[in-house]
Amino acid sequence: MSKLVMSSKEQIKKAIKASAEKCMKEGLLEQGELNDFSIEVPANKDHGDYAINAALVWSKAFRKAPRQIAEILLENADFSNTYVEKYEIAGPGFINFFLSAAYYADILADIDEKKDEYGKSDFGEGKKVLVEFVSANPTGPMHIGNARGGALGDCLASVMSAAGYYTEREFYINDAGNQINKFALSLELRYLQLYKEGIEMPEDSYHGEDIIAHAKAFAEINGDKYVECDEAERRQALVKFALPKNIQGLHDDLLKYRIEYNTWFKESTLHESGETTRIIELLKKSGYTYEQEDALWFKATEFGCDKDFVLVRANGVPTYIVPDIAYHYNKLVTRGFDKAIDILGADHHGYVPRLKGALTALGVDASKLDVVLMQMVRLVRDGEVIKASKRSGKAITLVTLLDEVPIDAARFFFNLREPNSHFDFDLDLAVNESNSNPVYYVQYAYARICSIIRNLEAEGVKRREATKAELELLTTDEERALISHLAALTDEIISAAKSYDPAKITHYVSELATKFHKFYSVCRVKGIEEPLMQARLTLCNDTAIVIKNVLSMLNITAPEKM
RNA sequence: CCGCCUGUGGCGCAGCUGGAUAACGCAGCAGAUUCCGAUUCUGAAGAACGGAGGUUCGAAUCCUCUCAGGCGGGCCA
Repeated sequence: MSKLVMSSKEQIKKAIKASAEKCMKEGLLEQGELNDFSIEVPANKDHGDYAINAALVWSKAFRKAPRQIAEILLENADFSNTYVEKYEIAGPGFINFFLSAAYYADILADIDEKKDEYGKSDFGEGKKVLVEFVSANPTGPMHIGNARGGALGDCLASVMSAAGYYTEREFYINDAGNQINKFALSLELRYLQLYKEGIEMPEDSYHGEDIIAHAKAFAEINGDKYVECDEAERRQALVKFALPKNIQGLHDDLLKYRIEYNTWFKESTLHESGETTRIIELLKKSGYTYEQEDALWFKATEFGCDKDFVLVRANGVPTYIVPDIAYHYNKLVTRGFDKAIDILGADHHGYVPRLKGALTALGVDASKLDVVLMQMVRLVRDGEVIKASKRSGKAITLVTLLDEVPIDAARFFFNLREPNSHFDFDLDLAVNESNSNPVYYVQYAYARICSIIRNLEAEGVKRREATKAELELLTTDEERALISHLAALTDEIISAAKSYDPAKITHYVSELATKFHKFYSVCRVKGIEEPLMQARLTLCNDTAIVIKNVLSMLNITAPEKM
């Protein structure tokens, strides 16, 4: 929390608590246990800058009507040395506080001083957080769900670090297991098709164009050299050829989307290092496994799951969840992250309790793993849903989306809704350059401010540091509302971090743009007396700082001209 | 059958650690803006928050049941 906002709230809380203590001591109020009360920014401006519900919360303890309690509390409270200028009892017993002009002036001075650091806090105390997101199968191009996961994960990671966590981004590459076998088979068949007749692609193979392209490229280099050889050798050669290309492709496409990872973690390294095998041993040792019909099962029901599940198949091959357990063990134990956040599609929700169960069995604190489930995205064009299907190979890929939609819009749009809600991505709206498009609305506000400052400079007016007295001239409703909103940034970031929801940030900045426009339509900056002009210039500039801070957190551009 | 998620004005949604007239955008209606960028602003209209109970001084927010939609429950991942 911004020190200033925090201290202004704390001041009031303290004063009220002190008053309650005093009243009890002097017998003005009965002795009672005092629960914590809340101090909030009321939705309605008429209710002041802050409102507290202490009298409501304490009415039981004091056995008195809330409004009476409020009255007594206020009579005995000392608000000297606070920003409180005025207060009143309202409604059922709220106490509303109105802060002095000095508070508003100090907010602006604070932003001016911190600049691009404004909004950051040490709420997270530097704890180590690993955000894993996208982690698309390297067997083909990324689809639209990955686009949402990408924007969400990347922005969430930024939010976490702004809230004071040490944050890393990670992509988990499933470069082993069944998906890869299927990939190998598909490549093989496509390759053989180039030389033989009558080779069919089975239902469960990859039918995408990209597989055909890989096979052709491979054939151009190697010719029919691998047609007659051993199957395993052929498949291995094909995978060795195509997989790195795919991984590079993922890397490049995500970079285009402005996503950079600290780590690309390969599943295969878990197998090579023996971590997967070790996990099976550790699970066996934990006593939560048993054998049945030649398979090794995990007693998931002991951990609240409704069914046990298989760890190692009867054929001796571990199921997908084993490397996943090993992977998360690696994150939390081997690498010692305090928190692992996974961004997953909602279709994985059944899998989360199993993974957590296994981690618990291994003695890992499973609450360190938080999974953000996001609902599926549907693409909408001309009011019609475009169905995406990976199998048919006709899915809308991340790349096609980004060819059509500006990156800024895509990143903003995917963070417009909380992760856990179904989302229709409106292609027409995203490319629309008008105020119905929220990204443009925000960027426009920023460009407008830059333009004001430019214009004034062209006229020889230099923005300088406004004095406190000048800043206290900002007293209109629109100015106050704008400043209050600027003051709320730090809290908003913390709240977004707590709930893993960057959508709070896009909402915040949209509202900021609205508040700025309202201010702008009422208050002139240019052509007024110099002290007020300097104050308003500071307000404009601080608004620009905040918009820019937020947009850069979302990794969206803040253009000075549009 | 069981589990998770969602259900707020015509549409899209915020609010959901319980609190004061349920916020905002779009569409639609009526206006403003000779002036710092008209991709702007103002006003009116429009919802008792899927439904039914319950807890509470107070519930869109918590509990129970119920309806509707999405997604899961494979020795697939």
